[in-house]
Amino acid sequence: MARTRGSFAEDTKGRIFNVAAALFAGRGFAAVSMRDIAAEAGVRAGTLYRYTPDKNTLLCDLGTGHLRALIAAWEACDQTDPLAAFVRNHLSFSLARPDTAVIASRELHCLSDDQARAVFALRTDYETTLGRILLTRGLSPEEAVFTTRSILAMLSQVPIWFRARGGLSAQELAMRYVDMTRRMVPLPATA
Amino acid sequence: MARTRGSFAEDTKGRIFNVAAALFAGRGFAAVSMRDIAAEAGVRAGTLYRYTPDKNTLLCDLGTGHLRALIAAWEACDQTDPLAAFVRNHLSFSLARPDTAVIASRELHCLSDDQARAVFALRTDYETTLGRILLTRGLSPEEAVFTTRSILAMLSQVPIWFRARGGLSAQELAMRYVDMTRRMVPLPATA
DNA sequence: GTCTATAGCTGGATAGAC
DNA sequence: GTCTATCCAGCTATAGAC
Repeated sequence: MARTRGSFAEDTKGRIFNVAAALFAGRGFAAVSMRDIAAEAGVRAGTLYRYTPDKNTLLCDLGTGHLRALIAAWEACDQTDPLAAFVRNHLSFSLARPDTAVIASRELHCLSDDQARAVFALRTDYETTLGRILLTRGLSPEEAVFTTRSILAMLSQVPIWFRARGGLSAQELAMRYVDMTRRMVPLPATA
Repeated sequence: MARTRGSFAEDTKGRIFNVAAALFAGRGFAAVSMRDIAAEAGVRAGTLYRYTPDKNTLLCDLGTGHLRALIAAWEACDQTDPLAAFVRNHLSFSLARPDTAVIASRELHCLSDDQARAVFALRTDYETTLGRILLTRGLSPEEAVFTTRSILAMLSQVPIWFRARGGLSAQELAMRYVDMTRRMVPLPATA
């Protein structure tokens, strides 16, 4: 309980980034103003620029941060059954951080050039991970391409609509998606 | 070749709507200004307001127009094999109009309230159509919900990345998606 | 039917007080 | 570390000439 007064910079930064993620995910990057973010975070607009050089960098950091952490989570996984592990990791990670998940899948086209390249490289990395898993299950390179995109498309949509009230739990949902994904990839190589 | 001079209103309107669709799909609704649309369409900004009351209505009309035409195309289909017909119709329609397809799937969250409701109703209609097909194939209502969303998510992503150069043709791609979708829906009811 | 001109706002970002 | 105050660029939408 030290430091009940003084520097709250870390709290402020966290609050700003969380609030920005929520607003970007909800209304879209371009429709959210720095003043909106500031108001929701309980500071004034000028203060935001202590924590980010500009609005685009804020979006970029949210996107790359999410993707980096997602890839790190995957690398820390038990990958005995790679396809199932991939689906489970993607869903559990994304449902724990739905705002940045939505941003990483739907808002990054607002970035310009240099920043876009950085994020795009991460996303390609991640796609390639899934692509390789599909190849080891016997898909042709051509099939692997659109199957990878299809699986990621359907997984990325989940945080937009799923709410763990009433219906399936997140774990149950993940099981269903593992089953569905297995059926999409016809022939396991372990014959 | 009558009327090489005089009223070109219809051409202008078509050009404006096409240009707007392309820009909204490419950069996102909020990042495109009326001036951008006007410049690309070869008119001045004020002229746009002869053809739409405001920018939001323009987006709304593009979205509802796409969805209405998509549903009409479905209703005109040979529906002997409903699931395959649905997938083929969705892909061929969307790939013929990739800009409005992207708008209908990704840009409509920029609309506000009344307009959003109108579009949302159309999209729900369309989702329900697919949901019913899945129910007749023996899926439980619960499974039908997330399977519907998964199929539409993966289909809606296609116009974002697919270009008919080099690789698969649109028809070949549609065949693969029909196969993949059939595998996602485990048990045909026609036993 | 298209233009010019502009009103009226809101946006991102900065400077300097405290 | 946060605030106040502000600059100025860019936006939507309108009014009225041609």
